[in-house]
Amino acid sequence: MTKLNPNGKAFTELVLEVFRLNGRLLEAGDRLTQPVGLSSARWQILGVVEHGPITVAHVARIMGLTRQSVQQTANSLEKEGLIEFLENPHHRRSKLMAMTPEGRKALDYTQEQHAVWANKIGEEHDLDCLRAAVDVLRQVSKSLSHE
Amino acid sequence: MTKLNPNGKAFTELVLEVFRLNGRLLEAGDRLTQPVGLSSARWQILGVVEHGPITVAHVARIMGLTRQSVQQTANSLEKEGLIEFLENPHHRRSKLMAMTPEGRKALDYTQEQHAVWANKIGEEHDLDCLRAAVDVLRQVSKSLSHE
DNA sequence: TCCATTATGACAGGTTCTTGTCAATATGAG
DNA sequence: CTCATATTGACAAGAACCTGTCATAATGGA
Repeated sequence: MTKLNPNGKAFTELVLEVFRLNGRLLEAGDRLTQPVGLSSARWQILGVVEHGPITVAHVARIMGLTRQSVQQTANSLEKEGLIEFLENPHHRRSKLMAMTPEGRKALDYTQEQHAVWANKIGEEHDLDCLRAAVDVLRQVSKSLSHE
Repeated sequence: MTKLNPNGKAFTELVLEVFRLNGRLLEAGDRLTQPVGLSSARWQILGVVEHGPITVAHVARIMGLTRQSVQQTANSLEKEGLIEFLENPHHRRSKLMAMTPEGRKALDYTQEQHAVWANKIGEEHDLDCLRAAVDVLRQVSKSLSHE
């Protein structure tokens, strides 16, 4: 029977905290976005599309999700007029997602709400500690990506 | 238009990293548990039940999930014989989840796999950094719980 | 050019978690 | 004891992810 060593134990605690925090963050995100008919998932995609027309598959790669998952959300965003699919000169089937004025408006609202919220929560914590934690999470993420 | 200050920006980056890491961890957990018919979600519940008979609602509170979500998973675990519902002397409707020998066997396997994996990943990172990150995540979680 | 490989969207089906509702069961104040 | 309130399990519906499969479209080597 293998036992957890100190590092293994600390990593395990990190895992549990990530799960718990993830839940709380999704909840907060949904609350932030709900007034304009968004949600955490839809907001994240809109936040990528904001930087310029991009394909579904590309967004999936950036966000670490599956193509199909992003496709579903994208289709739903299009149906509600928050994004539109533009012809892609480089690929006939793979259309480019682009923001519509309505999408822009919804995202503007959400980003404003987010900034207020993030500043408030951020100020409750030490800047260096926050940054150090981000670094650790990035390193761990990297560890997991090529295991 | 409110702008993100340094703390707000650092917190936002933390949020994005938590989302990304959460995905990777679920993936790893599913891989670990799949050989014995478990999954990340089922494993987590079994891991709580391991410490003694406990009600569905209590587990939900511990894990930060909804009652209904835990209930569904618990019902499915019972159907497959990994847990059983014992009569609760303190509450007629709220039965106590308890591990069966089969549940014990599945959990033993998974915990062994987990220990090997967690030790391996843990050793790729500095112990103090891991612990500091856990602390930050706990603090942030706490910030969010009473906002 | 031809063809194997890869990338993509569409579709089907499944898991996990969510919200909302309901009836049954504690619990506690008066 | 009584009754409002809180807790609980069951059930339904939906969101957001997943895997697998398929046909179509792009790509790159022979």
